[in-house]
Amino acid sequence: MKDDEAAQIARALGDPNRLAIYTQIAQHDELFCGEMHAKHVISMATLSHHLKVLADLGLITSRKDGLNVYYRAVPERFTAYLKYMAGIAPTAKDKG
Amino acid sequence: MKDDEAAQIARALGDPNRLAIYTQIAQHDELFCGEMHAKHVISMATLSHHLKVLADLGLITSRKDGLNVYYRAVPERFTAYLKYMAGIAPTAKDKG
DNA sequence: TGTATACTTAGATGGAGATCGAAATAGCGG
DNA sequence: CCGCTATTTCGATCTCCATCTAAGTATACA
Repeated sequence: MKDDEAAQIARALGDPNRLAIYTQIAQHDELFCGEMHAKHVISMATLSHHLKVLADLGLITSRKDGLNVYYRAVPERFTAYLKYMAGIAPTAKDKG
Repeated sequence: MKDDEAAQIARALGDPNRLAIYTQIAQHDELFCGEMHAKHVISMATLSHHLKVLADLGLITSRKDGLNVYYRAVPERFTAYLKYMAGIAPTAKDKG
């Protein structure tokens, strides 16, 4: 992973709503917008916007089934970010 | 670590310059502003601003010695962030 | 074909923050 | 005390983005 990719992911997860949304997706197998919307005090438009940001960064994927769009986390992408971050601070790894 | 703390740290590291600055500090034992400034194409004022953001979040500490202010990473804080992040996505941990 | 539902896109707005130059502060050497 | 250097703070600007409402798109169902 490149520096700017990591920064982009960090920035994406730096929005409290977006972090909450990603967390919610990561902790479930699959969720559709309606389910997520019920848990957050933002409009569907804003939710959709956040989902697009996460999807563009490869942190989640979507699948349309009928009227619903189901979202799923991409853990490999997330761990790649964590590994990059762990790698930039050698001492942090040592002192773990 | 709380949700909003993690989000704040993520946001802080989401700025490319700030991530670069933190990386630089983390990979050295100690650095003073002048050394850092030489490596980044931003003004001292902006550098100082970023350092303050990182310090306010506990990611770095500073120590004044004569004219110079030396900065040092706080790896415990950084790893706490990484652990929080690893914890929000159970599947990510499983699939490593 | 028409209507309801689920989500996305468009357009606008308000606020946050990244940035700079310049002024202020702090410590050193004379 | 005075000038020099290192860093921070101030004040301003300007871009980015989180958010909304409203309109658009797609799918289901009658």
